[in-house]
Amino acid sequence: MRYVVVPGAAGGGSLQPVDDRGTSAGPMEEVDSLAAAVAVRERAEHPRWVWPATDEVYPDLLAAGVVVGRCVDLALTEGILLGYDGRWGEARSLGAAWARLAGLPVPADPPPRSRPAAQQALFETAPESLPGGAAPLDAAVAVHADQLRRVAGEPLGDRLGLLVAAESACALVAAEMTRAGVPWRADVHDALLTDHLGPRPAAGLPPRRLAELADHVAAAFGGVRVNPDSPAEVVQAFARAGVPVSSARSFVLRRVDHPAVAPLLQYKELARLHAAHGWAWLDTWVRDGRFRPDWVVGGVVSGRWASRGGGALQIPQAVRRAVVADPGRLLVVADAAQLEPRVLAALAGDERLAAAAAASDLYSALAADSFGGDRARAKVALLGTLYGATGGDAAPVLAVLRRRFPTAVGYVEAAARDGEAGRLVRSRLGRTCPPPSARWREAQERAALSAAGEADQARARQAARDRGRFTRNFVVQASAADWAAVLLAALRRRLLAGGAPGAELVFFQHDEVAVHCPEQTAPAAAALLSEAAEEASRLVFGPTPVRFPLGIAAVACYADAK
DNA sequence: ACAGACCGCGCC
DNA sequence: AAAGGGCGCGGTCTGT
Repeated sequence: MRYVVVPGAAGGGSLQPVDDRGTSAGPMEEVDSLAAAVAVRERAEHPRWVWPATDEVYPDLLAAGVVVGRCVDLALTEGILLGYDGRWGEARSLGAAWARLAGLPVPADPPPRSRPAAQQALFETAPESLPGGAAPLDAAVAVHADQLRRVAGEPLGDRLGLLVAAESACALVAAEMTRAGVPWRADVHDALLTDHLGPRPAAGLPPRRLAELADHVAAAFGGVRVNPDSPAEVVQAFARAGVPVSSARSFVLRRVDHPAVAPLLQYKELARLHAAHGWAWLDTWVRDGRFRPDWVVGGVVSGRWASRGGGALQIPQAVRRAVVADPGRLLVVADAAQLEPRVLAALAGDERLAAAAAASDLYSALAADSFGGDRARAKVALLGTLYGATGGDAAPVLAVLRRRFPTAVGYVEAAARDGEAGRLVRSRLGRTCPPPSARWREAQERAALSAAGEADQARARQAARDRGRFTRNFVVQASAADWAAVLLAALRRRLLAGGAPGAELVFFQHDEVAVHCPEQTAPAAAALLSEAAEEASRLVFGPTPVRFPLGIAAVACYADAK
Protein backbone atom coordinates (compact mmCIF):
# COMPACT_ATOMS: atom_id res chain seq x y z
CA MET A 1 0.00 0.00 0.00
CA ARG A 2 1.08 3.53 -0.74
CA TYR A 3 -0.22 6.89 0.37
CA VAL A 4 0.32 9.96 -1.71
CA VAL A 5 0.49 12.86 0.69
CA VAL A 6 0.84 16.60 0.29
CA PRO A 7 1.18 19.11 3.09
CA GLY A 8 -1.40 21.86 3.46
CA ALA A 9 -1.59 24.91 5.69
CA ALA A 10 -0.81 24.92 9.40
CA GLY A 11 0.38 21.34 9.74
CA GLY A 12 -2.56 19.82 7.91
CA GLY A 13 -2.58 18.04 4.58
CA SER A 14 -4.29 15.56 2.36
CA LEU A 15 -3.77 11.87 1.63
CA GLN A 16 -4.73 9.52 -1.14
CA PRO A 17 -4.21 5.75 -0.96
CA VAL A 18 -2.91 4.22 -4.19
CA ASP A 19 -1.85 0.76 -5.32
CA ASP A 20 1.58 -0.30 -6.55
CA ARG A 21 0.86 1.03 -10.00
CA GLY A 22 -0.07 4.39 -8.57
CA THR A 23 -3.80 3.98 -9.21
CA SER A 24 -6.23 5.39 -6.68
CA ALA A 25 -7.22 2.71 -4.18
CA GLY A 26 -9.62 4.47 -1.84
CA PRO A 27 -11.05 7.84 -0.89
CA MET A 28 -8.95 10.93 -0.50
CA GLU A 29 -8.80 12.44 2.99
CA GLU A 30 -8.07 15.87 4.37
CA VAL A 31 -6.53 16.00 7.83
CA ASP A 32 -5.81 18.78 10.30
CA SER A 33 -2.64 17.15 11.54
CA LEU A 34 -0.52 15.48 8.92
CA ALA A 35 1.87 14.20 11.57
CA ALA A 36 -0.91 12.47 13.50
CA ALA A 37 -2.44 10.98 10.35
CA VAL A 38 0.93 9.69 9.15
CA ALA A 39 1.78 8.25 12.57
CA VAL A 40 -1.44 6.24 12.78
CA ARG A 41 -1.12 4.77 9.30
CA GLU A 42 2.59 4.12 9.66
CA ARG A 43 1.93 1.99 12.74
CA ALA A 44 -1.02 0.14 11.28
CA GLU A 45 -0.03 -0.35 7.65
CA HIS A 46 3.63 0.53 7.22
CA PRO A 47 2.89 2.05 3.79
CA ARG A 48 5.23 3.69 1.34
CA TRP A 49 4.73 7.46 1.61
CA VAL A 50 4.76 9.32 -1.68
CA TRP A 51 5.37 13.03 -1.29
CA PRO A 52 6.58 15.99 -3.34
CA ALA A 53 9.90 16.52 -1.57
CA THR A 54 11.26 14.88 1.57
CA ASP A 55 13.15 17.95 2.69
CA GLU A 56 9.91 19.93 2.73
CA VAL A 57 7.68 17.37 4.42
CA TYR A 58 9.76 15.12 6.63
CA PRO A 59 11.54 17.59 8.96
CA ASP A 60 8.15 18.65 10.36
CA LEU A 61 7.12 15.02 10.84
CA LEU A 62 10.38 14.31 12.66
CA ALA A 63 9.86 17.36 14.83
CA ALA A 64 6.51 15.83 15.80
CA GLY A 65 8.25 12.56 16.64
CA VAL A 66 7.04 10.68 13.55
CA VAL A 67 9.50 8.39 11.76
CA VAL A 68 8.49 6.63 8.56
CA GLY A 69 9.89 3.47 7.06
CA ARG A 70 9.70 4.12 3.35
CA CYS A 71 8.97 6.95 0.96
CA VAL A 72 9.03 8.05 -2.64
CA ASP A 73 10.49 11.50 -3.15
CA LEU A 74 8.86 12.75 -6.33
CA ALA A 75 11.33 15.56 -6.97
CA LEU A 76 14.43 13.37 -6.55
CA THR A 77 12.85 10.70 -8.75
CA GLU A 78 11.96 13.29 -11.37
CA GLY A 79 15.55 14.51 -11.37
CA ILE A 80 16.93 11.02 -11.95
CA LEU A 81 14.44 10.28 -14.72
CA LEU A 82 15.02 13.59 -16.47
CA GLY A 83 18.76 12.99 -16.32
CA TYR A 84 18.29 9.49 -17.71
CA ASP A 85 16.51 11.05 -20.69
CA GLY A 86 19.34 13.51 -21.26
CA ARG A 87 17.25 16.37 -19.89
CA TRP A 88 19.60 17.24 -17.07
CA GLY A 89 18.92 20.51 -15.29
CA GLU A 90 15.20 20.78 -16.10
CA ALA A 91 12.92 21.70 -13.22
CA ARG A 92 11.98 18.75 -11.04
CA SER A 93 9.50 20.06 -8.49
CA LEU A 94 6.00 18.60 -8.31
CA GLY A 95 4.70 21.70 -10.09
CA ALA A 96 7.20 21.27 -12.93
CA ALA A 97 6.59 17.54 -13.29
CA TRP A 98 2.85 18.11 -13.29
CA ALA A 99 3.11 20.90 -15.85
CA ARG A 100 5.10 18.68 -18.24
CA LEU A 101 2.49 15.95 -17.84
CA ALA A 102 -0.41 18.35 -18.43
CA GLY A 103 1.23 20.22 -21.27
CA LEU A 104 1.32 23.50 -19.32
CA PRO A 105 4.17 26.03 -19.06
CA VAL A 106 6.80 24.57 -16.74
CA PRO A 107 7.67 26.73 -13.72
CA ALA A 108 11.31 27.04 -12.70
CA ASP A 109 12.37 25.33 -9.47
CA PRO A 110 12.58 27.67 -6.50
CA PRO A 111 16.18 28.54 -5.63
CA PRO A 112 17.67 26.33 -2.91
CA ARG A 113 17.14 27.63 0.58
CA SER A 114 20.02 29.88 1.53
CA ARG A 115 19.92 28.79 5.15
CA PRO A 116 19.97 25.21 6.30
CA ALA A 117 16.67 23.75 7.44
CA ALA A 118 17.99 23.49 10.96
CA GLN A 119 18.04 27.27 11.24
CA GLN A 120 14.64 27.88 9.69
CA ALA A 121 11.34 28.35 11.45
CA LEU A 122 8.97 25.46 10.98
CA PHE A 123 5.87 25.74 8.82
CA GLU A 124 6.99 28.95 7.22
CA THR A 125 6.38 27.80 3.66
CA ALA A 126 2.97 28.32 2.11
CA PRO A 127 1.36 25.38 0.30
CA GLU A 128 2.50 25.24 -3.29
CA SER A 129 0.18 26.58 -5.96
CA LEU A 130 0.31 24.49 -9.10
CA PRO A 131 0.14 25.30 -12.82
CA GLY A 132 -3.41 25.25 -14.13
CA GLY A 133 -4.74 25.56 -10.59
CA ALA A 134 -4.51 21.79 -10.10
CA ALA A 135 -5.03 20.32 -6.65
CA PRO A 136 -1.56 19.35 -5.36
CA LEU A 137 -2.77 15.92 -4.28
CA ASP A 138 -4.19 15.11 -7.72
CA ALA A 139 -0.98 16.33 -9.35
CA ALA A 140 1.15 14.21 -7.03
CA VAL A 141 -0.93 11.11 -7.75
CA ALA A 142 -0.61 11.68 -11.49
CA VAL A 143 3.13 12.37 -11.37
CA HIS A 144 3.76 9.31 -9.23
CA ALA A 145 1.86 7.02 -11.59
CA ASP A 146 3.71 8.52 -14.53
CA GLN A 147 7.09 8.00 -12.86
CA LEU A 148 6.27 4.36 -12.15
CA ARG A 149 5.45 3.88 -15.83
CA ARG A 150 8.64 5.62 -16.95
CA VAL A 151 10.81 3.45 -14.70
CA ALA A 152 9.08 0.24 -15.77
CA GLY A 153 9.42 1.15 -19.43
CA GLU A 154 13.21 1.38 -19.37
CA PRO A 155 15.49 -1.51 -20.27
CA LEU A 156 17.35 -0.69 -17.08
CA GLY A 157 14.00 -0.63 -15.22
CA ASP A 158 14.91 -2.90 -12.31
CA ARG A 159 18.16 -1.10 -11.59
CA LEU A 160 16.59 2.31 -12.12
CA GLY A 161 13.83 1.30 -9.72
CA LEU A 162 16.45 0.34 -7.17
CA LEU A 163 18.16 3.69 -7.69
CA VAL A 164 15.05 5.81 -7.13
CA ALA A 165 14.09 3.72 -4.09
CA ALA A 166 17.56 4.12 -2.61
CA GLU A 167 17.61 7.83 -3.41
CA SER A 168 14.30 8.31 -1.59
CA ALA A 169 15.58 6.34 1.39
CA CYS A 170 18.65 8.56 1.40
CA ALA A 171 16.40 11.60 1.59
CA LEU A 172 14.93 10.16 4.80
CA VAL A 173 18.43 9.47 6.11
CA ALA A 174 19.51 13.02 5.33
CA ALA A 175 16.61 14.60 7.18
CA GLU A 176 17.16 12.32 10.14
CA MET A 177 20.90 13.05 10.19
CA THR A 178 20.27 16.78 10.21
CA ARG A 179 17.92 16.31 13.13
CA ALA A 180 20.32 14.06 15.03
CA GLY A 181 23.40 16.20 14.38
CA VAL A 182 27.04 15.20 14.64
CA PRO A 183 28.09 14.97 18.31
CA TRP A 184 30.45 17.88 18.76
CA ARG A 185 32.44 18.96 21.81
CA ALA A 186 32.77 22.73 21.54
CA ASP A 187 35.14 22.76 24.53
CA VAL A 188 37.50 20.28 22.85
CA HIS A 189 37.35 22.26 19.62
CA ASP A 190 38.06 25.52 21.44
CA ALA A 191 41.05 23.99 23.27
CA LEU A 192 42.38 22.68 19.98
CA LEU A 193 42.13 26.13 18.40
CA THR A 194 43.80 27.80 21.37
CA ASP A 195 46.56 25.23 21.24
CA HIS A 196 47.32 25.95 17.58
CA LEU A 197 46.46 29.65 17.25
CA GLY A 198 46.74 31.18 20.70
CA PRO A 199 43.82 32.47 22.75
CA ARG A 200 40.68 33.52 20.95
CA PRO A 201 41.22 37.06 19.62
CA ALA A 202 38.68 39.87 19.62
CA ALA A 203 36.46 39.81 16.56
CA GLY A 204 38.28 40.96 13.44
CA LEU A 205 41.78 40.58 14.87
CA PRO A 206 44.14 37.82 13.82
CA PRO A 207 45.06 35.19 16.40
CA ARG A 208 48.44 35.70 18.06
CA ARG A 209 50.15 32.79 16.35
CA LEU A 210 49.15 34.01 12.88
CA ALA A 211 50.42 37.52 13.65
CA GLU A 212 53.77 36.08 14.77
CA LEU A 213 54.11 33.97 11.65
CA ALA A 214 53.29 36.96 9.44
CA ASP A 215 56.11 38.84 11.23
CA HIS A 216 58.51 35.99 10.50
CA VAL A 217 57.53 36.04 6.84
CA ALA A 218 58.14 39.80 6.68
CA ALA A 219 61.53 39.38 8.37
CA ALA A 220 62.51 36.68 5.89
CA PHE A 221 61.68 39.06 3.04
CA GLY A 222 63.99 41.73 4.48
CA GLY A 223 61.35 43.51 6.50
CA VAL A 224 58.84 43.98 3.69
CA ARG A 225 55.26 43.26 4.85
CA VAL A 226 53.57 40.63 2.70
CA ASN A 227 49.97 39.58 3.08
CA PRO A 228 50.34 35.79 3.26
CA ASP A 229 46.66 35.45 2.30
CA SER A 230 47.29 37.11 -1.04
CA PRO A 231 48.72 34.70 -3.61
CA ALA A 232 49.66 37.62 -5.85
CA GLU A 233 51.69 39.36 -3.13
CA VAL A 234 53.43 36.12 -2.20
CA VAL A 235 54.43 35.41 -5.79
CA GLN A 236 55.75 38.99 -6.16
CA ALA A 237 57.71 38.80 -2.93
CA PHE A 238 59.51 35.63 -4.04
CA ALA A 239 60.22 37.21 -7.42
CA ARG A 240 61.81 40.25 -5.70
CA ALA A 241 63.86 37.87 -3.57
CA GLY A 242 65.26 36.28 -6.73
CA VAL A 243 63.39 32.97 -6.43
CA PRO A 244 60.56 33.12 -8.94
CA VAL A 245 57.62 30.76 -8.25
CA SER A 246 54.81 29.82 -10.61
CA SER A 247 52.14 30.15 -7.94
CA ALA A 248 51.70 30.41 -4.20
CA ARG A 249 50.42 26.88 -3.76
CA SER A 250 52.01 25.05 -0.90
CA PHE A 251 53.30 22.14 -3.01
CA VAL A 252 55.12 24.71 -5.18
CA LEU A 253 56.55 26.64 -2.24
CA ARG A 254 57.70 23.43 -0.57
CA ARG A 255 60.25 22.94 -3.33
CA VAL A 256 61.71 26.42 -2.90
CA ASP A 257 64.79 27.13 -0.77
CA HIS A 258 64.11 30.42 1.02
CA PRO A 259 63.73 31.34 4.70
CA ALA A 260 60.19 32.65 4.14
CA VAL A 261 58.91 29.27 3.02
CA ALA A 262 58.71 27.58 6.43
CA PRO A 263 56.74 30.31 8.24
CA LEU A 264 54.58 30.85 5.16
CA LEU A 265 53.58 27.20 4.94
CA GLN A 266 52.82 27.16 8.64
CA TYR A 267 50.81 30.33 8.28
CA LYS A 268 48.76 28.90 5.43
CA GLU A 269 47.93 25.77 7.35
CA LEU A 270 46.89 27.58 10.51
CA ALA A 271 45.10 30.39 8.66
CA ARG A 272 42.97 27.80 6.96
CA LEU A 273 42.10 26.21 10.28
CA HIS A 274 41.15 29.64 11.62
CA ALA A 275 39.14 30.72 8.57
CA ALA A 276 37.35 27.47 7.82
CA HIS A 277 36.93 25.79 11.20
CA GLY A 278 37.83 28.44 13.75
CA TRP A 279 35.81 30.13 16.48
CA ALA A 280 33.43 31.76 14.01
CA TRP A 281 32.57 28.33 12.60
CA LEU A 282 32.03 27.00 16.09
CA ASP A 283 29.70 29.90 16.97
CA THR A 284 27.71 29.46 13.77
CA TRP A 285 27.41 25.71 13.48
CA VAL A 286 27.58 24.05 16.85
CA ARG A 287 24.63 24.26 19.26
CA ASP A 288 23.86 22.08 22.23
CA GLY A 289 26.69 19.70 21.48
CA ARG A 290 25.71 19.03 17.88
CA PHE A 291 26.88 20.13 14.43
CA ARG A 292 23.84 20.21 12.15
CA PRO A 293 24.65 20.65 8.49
CA ASP A 294 22.02 20.38 5.79
CA TRP A 295 22.69 17.28 3.70
CA VAL A 296 21.83 17.57 0.02
CA VAL A 297 21.00 14.16 -1.44
CA GLY A 298 22.03 13.85 -5.06
CA GLY A 299 23.59 17.32 -4.85
CA VAL A 300 26.48 16.25 -7.09
CA VAL A 301 25.86 15.14 -10.68
CA SER A 302 27.47 11.79 -9.95
CA GLY A 303 24.92 11.15 -7.21
CA ARG A 304 27.25 11.92 -4.40
CA TRP A 305 25.73 13.97 -1.63
CA ALA A 306 26.60 17.59 -1.13
CA SER A 307 26.14 19.61 2.02
CA ARG A 308 25.07 23.13 2.68
CA GLY A 309 26.56 25.05 5.52
CA GLY A 310 29.52 24.30 7.67
CA GLY A 311 31.46 22.32 5.10
CA ALA A 312 30.24 19.02 6.50
CA LEU A 313 32.07 16.98 3.89
CA GLN A 314 35.41 18.66 4.46
CA ILE A 315 36.00 18.37 8.18
CA PRO A 316 39.80 18.28 8.47
CA GLN A 317 41.46 15.42 10.30
CA ALA A 318 42.69 17.75 13.06
CA VAL A 319 39.20 19.05 13.82
CA ARG A 320 37.75 15.54 14.04
CA ARG A 321 39.27 15.48 17.52
CA ALA A 322 36.16 17.45 18.57
CA VAL A 323 33.74 14.82 17.27
CA VAL A 324 33.19 12.86 20.46
CA ALA A 325 30.43 10.43 21.34
CA ASP A 326 28.15 11.30 24.26
CA PRO A 327 29.01 9.69 27.61
CA GLY A 328 28.13 6.01 27.56
CA ARG A 329 27.99 6.00 23.78
CA LEU A 330 30.35 5.24 20.91
CA LEU A 331 30.78 6.16 17.28
CA VAL A 332 30.82 3.15 15.01
CA VAL A 333 32.68 4.42 11.96
CA ALA A 334 32.77 2.38 8.77
CA ASP A 335 34.55 3.18 5.55
CA ALA A 336 34.57 1.22 2.34
CA ALA A 337 38.17 0.42 1.59
CA GLN A 338 39.35 1.26 -1.95
CA LEU A 339 35.76 1.58 -3.10
CA GLU A 340 36.26 3.04 -6.56
CA PRO A 341 38.82 0.52 -7.86
CA ARG A 342 36.57 -2.28 -6.62
CA VAL A 343 33.61 -0.69 -8.33
CA LEU A 344 35.59 -0.59 -11.57
CA ALA A 345 36.46 -4.27 -11.24
CA ALA A 346 32.81 -5.21 -10.71
CA LEU A 347 31.46 -2.81 -13.35
CA ALA A 348 33.82 -3.95 -16.06
CA GLY A 349 33.64 -7.63 -15.19
CA ASP A 350 37.42 -7.80 -15.51
CA GLU A 351 38.20 -11.21 -14.04
CA ARG A 352 41.82 -10.52 -13.39
CA LEU A 353 41.12 -7.22 -11.60
CA ALA A 354 38.20 -8.86 -9.78
CA ALA A 355 40.65 -11.44 -8.49
CA ALA A 356 42.77 -8.65 -7.05
CA ALA A 357 39.61 -7.01 -5.71
CA ALA A 358 38.75 -10.21 -3.87
CA ALA A 359 41.66 -9.38 -1.55
CA SER A 360 41.32 -7.09 1.43
CA ASP A 361 44.08 -4.85 0.10
CA LEU A 362 43.42 -4.46 -3.59
CA TYR A 363 46.57 -2.44 -4.27
CA SER A 364 48.87 -5.05 -2.75
CA ALA A 365 47.19 -7.79 -4.76
CA LEU A 366 47.51 -5.66 -7.88
CA ALA A 367 51.16 -5.00 -7.10
CA ALA A 368 51.84 -8.69 -6.64
CA ASP A 369 50.10 -9.48 -9.93
CA SER A 370 51.64 -6.85 -12.15
CA PHE A 371 53.99 -4.40 -10.47
CA GLY A 372 56.68 -6.57 -8.93
CA GLY A 373 55.17 -6.02 -5.51
CA ASP A 374 55.43 -2.21 -5.71
CA ARG A 375 52.19 -1.14 -4.04
CA ALA A 376 52.73 2.59 -4.56
CA ARG A 377 53.12 2.16 -8.32
CA ALA A 378 50.07 -0.07 -8.49
CA LYS A 379 48.03 2.59 -6.72
CA VAL A 380 49.23 5.39 -8.96
CA ALA A 381 48.38 3.30 -12.01
CA LEU A 382 44.87 2.50 -10.89
CA LEU A 383 44.02 5.99 -9.71
CA GLY A 384 45.47 7.42 -12.90
CA THR A 385 43.17 5.17 -14.87
CA LEU A 386 40.14 6.27 -12.87
CA TYR A 387 40.94 9.97 -13.17
CA GLY A 388 42.25 10.05 -16.70
CA ALA A 389 45.93 10.74 -16.15
CA THR A 390 47.64 9.70 -19.34
CA GLY A 391 51.10 11.11 -19.37
CA GLY A 392 53.99 12.28 -17.25
CA ASP A 393 55.14 9.93 -14.53
CA ALA A 394 52.00 7.85 -14.85
CA ALA A 395 52.54 6.76 -18.47
CA PRO A 396 54.65 3.62 -17.93
CA VAL A 397 52.47 2.22 -15.15
CA LEU A 398 49.33 2.99 -17.13
CA ALA A 399 50.74 0.97 -19.99
CA VAL A 400 51.27 -1.98 -17.66
CA LEU A 401 47.71 -1.73 -16.44
CA ARG A 402 46.31 -1.57 -19.96
CA ARG A 403 48.25 -4.66 -20.99
CA ARG A 404 47.35 -6.72 -17.94
CA PHE A 405 43.75 -5.54 -17.39
CA PRO A 406 42.41 -4.74 -20.85
CA THR A 407 38.78 -5.26 -19.88
CA ALA A 408 38.85 -2.86 -16.93
CA VAL A 409 40.91 -0.22 -18.70
CA GLY A 410 38.77 -0.68 -21.81
CA TYR A 411 35.66 0.06 -19.77
CA VAL A 412 36.76 3.51 -18.64
CA GLU A 413 38.35 4.28 -21.99
CA ALA A 414 35.06 3.54 -23.71
CA ALA A 415 33.38 5.93 -21.27
CA ALA A 416 36.01 8.54 -22.10
CA ARG A 417 35.43 8.12 -25.84
CA ASP A 418 31.67 8.48 -25.28
CA GLY A 419 32.30 11.70 -23.42
CA GLU A 420 34.65 13.06 -26.05
CA ALA A 421 32.01 12.36 -28.69
CA GLY A 422 29.35 14.20 -26.66
CA ARG A 423 27.40 11.07 -25.74
CA LEU A 424 25.86 10.26 -22.36
CA VAL A 425 27.25 7.67 -19.96
CA ARG A 426 25.44 6.01 -17.06
CA SER A 427 26.27 4.53 -13.69
CA ARG A 428 25.52 0.91 -12.87
CA LEU A 429 22.01 1.82 -11.67
CA GLY A 430 21.33 4.31 -14.44
CA ARG A 431 22.36 7.66 -13.02
CA THR A 432 23.27 9.64 -16.13
CA CYS A 433 25.86 12.31 -16.77
CA PRO A 434 24.76 15.73 -18.04
CA PRO A 435 24.91 16.28 -21.78
CA PRO A 436 27.59 18.65 -23.05
CA SER A 437 26.77 22.34 -22.96
CA ALA A 438 25.68 24.25 -26.03
CA ARG A 439 29.05 26.01 -25.96
CA TRP A 440 30.84 22.67 -26.02
CA ARG A 441 28.83 21.46 -29.03
CA GLU A 442 29.42 24.72 -30.87
CA ALA A 443 33.16 24.45 -30.29
CA GLN A 444 33.18 20.91 -31.71
CA GLU A 445 31.10 21.93 -34.72
CA ARG A 446 33.28 24.95 -35.41
CA ALA A 447 36.42 22.82 -35.29
CA ALA A 448 34.94 20.34 -37.73
CA LEU A 449 34.50 22.98 -40.43
CA SER A 450 37.16 22.93 -43.12
CA ALA A 451 37.84 26.61 -42.51
CA ALA A 452 38.53 26.03 -38.82
CA GLY A 453 41.76 27.57 -37.58
CA GLU A 454 44.41 25.82 -35.56
CA ALA A 455 43.34 27.63 -32.37
CA ASP A 456 39.70 26.57 -32.74
CA GLN A 457 40.74 22.99 -33.29
CA ALA A 458 43.03 22.98 -30.28
CA ARG A 459 40.30 24.46 -28.09
CA ALA A 460 37.79 21.86 -29.26
CA ARG A 461 40.25 19.00 -28.70
CA GLN A 462 40.95 20.29 -25.21
CA ALA A 463 37.23 20.55 -24.41
CA ALA A 464 36.64 17.04 -25.77
CA ARG A 465 39.46 15.60 -23.65
CA ASP A 466 38.14 17.42 -20.57
CA ARG A 467 34.71 15.91 -21.07
CA GLY A 468 36.26 12.50 -21.68
CA ARG A 469 38.04 12.68 -18.32
CA PHE A 470 34.76 13.65 -16.71
CA THR A 471 32.74 10.77 -18.20
CA ARG A 472 35.59 8.31 -17.58
CA ASN A 473 35.47 9.17 -13.90
CA PHE A 474 31.69 9.54 -13.87
CA VAL A 475 30.92 5.88 -14.55
CA VAL A 476 33.03 4.84 -11.57
CA GLN A 477 32.28 7.68 -9.14
CA ALA A 478 28.54 7.50 -9.86
CA SER A 479 28.44 3.70 -9.54
CA ALA A 480 30.25 4.03 -6.22
CA ALA A 481 27.57 6.53 -5.21
CA ASP A 482 24.92 3.99 -6.27
CA TRP A 483 26.52 1.42 -4.00
CA ALA A 484 26.75 3.84 -1.08
CA ALA A 485 23.12 4.94 -1.49
CA VAL A 486 21.92 1.34 -1.42
CA LEU A 487 24.12 0.68 1.60
CA LEU A 488 22.56 3.61 3.46
CA ALA A 489 19.06 2.42 2.60
CA ALA A 490 19.87 -1.10 3.76
CA LEU A 491 21.49 0.16 6.95
CA ARG A 492 18.59 2.45 7.74
CA ARG A 493 16.09 -0.38 7.32
CA ARG A 494 18.07 -2.55 9.74
CA LEU A 495 18.45 0.22 12.30
CA LEU A 496 14.73 0.97 12.11
CA ALA A 497 13.91 -2.68 12.65
CA GLY A 498 15.66 -2.39 16.00
CA GLY A 499 18.81 -4.28 15.13
CA ALA A 500 20.91 -1.95 17.31
CA PRO A 501 18.67 -0.19 19.84
CA GLY A 502 19.42 3.48 20.36
CA ALA A 503 21.72 3.69 17.34
CA GLU A 504 21.39 6.54 14.86
CA LEU A 505 23.20 7.53 11.70
CA VAL A 506 24.96 10.84 12.24
CA PHE A 507 27.45 11.21 9.39
CA PHE A 508 27.92 10.13 5.79
CA GLN A 509 30.77 11.10 3.47
CA HIS A 510 30.80 9.33 0.09
CA ASP A 511 32.20 6.00 1.28
CA GLU A 512 32.11 6.40 5.02
CA VAL A 513 29.32 6.37 7.61
CA ALA A 514 29.19 6.96 11.34
CA VAL A 515 26.59 5.56 13.71
CA HIS A 516 26.21 7.03 17.21
CA CYS A 517 25.00 4.37 19.63
CA PRO A 518 25.05 3.14 23.21
CA GLU A 519 28.28 1.31 24.02
CA GLN A 520 26.55 -2.03 24.41
CA THR A 521 24.93 -1.92 20.97
CA ALA A 522 28.13 -1.02 19.12
CA PRO A 523 28.87 -4.64 18.14
CA ALA A 524 25.34 -5.01 16.78
CA ALA A 525 25.67 -1.76 14.85
CA ALA A 526 28.94 -2.98 13.35
CA ALA A 527 27.25 -6.21 12.28
CA LEU A 528 24.40 -4.27 10.64
CA LEU A 529 26.93 -2.18 8.73
CA SER A 530 28.60 -5.30 7.35
CA GLU A 531 25.26 -6.81 6.40
CA ALA A 532 24.23 -3.59 4.68
CA ALA A 533 27.45 -3.52 2.67
CA GLU A 534 26.90 -7.10 1.54
CA GLU A 535 23.34 -6.33 0.57
CA ALA A 536 24.46 -3.28 -1.40
CA SER A 537 27.10 -5.29 -3.26
CA ARG A 538 24.60 -8.00 -4.15
CA LEU A 539 21.82 -5.64 -5.22
CA VAL A 540 24.00 -3.28 -7.23
CA PHE A 541 26.45 -5.65 -8.88
CA GLY A 542 24.84 -9.08 -8.64
CA PRO A 543 27.10 -12.12 -8.39
CA THR A 544 30.73 -10.99 -8.49
CA PRO A 545 33.96 -12.19 -6.92
CA VAL A 546 34.70 -8.57 -6.02
CA ARG A 547 34.50 -7.89 -2.31
CA PHE A 548 33.58 -4.53 -0.82
CA PRO A 549 35.08 -4.79 2.65
CA LEU A 550 34.26 -2.21 5.30
CA GLY A 551 36.83 -1.03 7.78
CA ILE A 552 34.86 -0.67 10.99
CA ALA A 553 36.02 0.98 14.21
CA ALA A 554 34.04 1.64 17.39
CA VAL A 555 35.59 4.73 18.97
CA ALA A 556 34.78 7.47 21.43
CA CYS A 557 36.42 10.07 19.18
CA TYR A 558 36.08 10.25 15.42
CA ALA A 559 39.75 11.19 15.03
CA ASP A 560 40.68 7.74 16.35
CA ALA A 561 38.75 5.88 13.67
CA LYS A 562 41.66 5.80 11.22
C1' DA B 1 29.42 48.62 -1.62
C1' DC B 2 28.55 44.60 -3.90
C1' DA B 3 28.82 40.59 -7.21
C1' DG B 4 31.29 37.25 -9.40
C1' DA B 5 35.79 35.22 -10.93
C1' DC B 6 39.72 33.13 -9.41
C1' DC B 7 42.86 31.00 -6.11
C1' DG B 8 44.05 27.72 -2.78
C1' DC B 9 42.99 23.90 0.03
C1' DG B 10 40.10 20.83 3.01
C1' DC B 11 37.47 16.26 2.10
C1' DC B 12 36.34 11.86 -0.90
C1' DA C 1 54.95 18.92 -24.38
C1' DA C 2 51.87 17.81 -21.06
C1' DA C 3 47.77 16.30 -20.48
C1' DG C 4 44.00 14.49 -12.53
C1' DG C 5 37.65 13.22 -11.38
C1' DG C 6 33.97 15.47 -7.89
C1' DC C 7 32.70 19.08 -4.33
C1' DG C 8 32.26 23.71 -0.49
C1' DC C 9 34.19 27.49 1.48
C1' DG C 10 36.73 31.70 2.58
C1' DG C 11 40.18 34.66 1.00
C1' DT C 12 41.65 38.21 -2.59
C1' DC C 13 41.03 40.61 -6.89
C1' DT C 14 38.45 42.94 -10.46
C1' DG C 15 34.71 45.20 -12.55
C1' DT C 16 30.60 47.84 -11.98
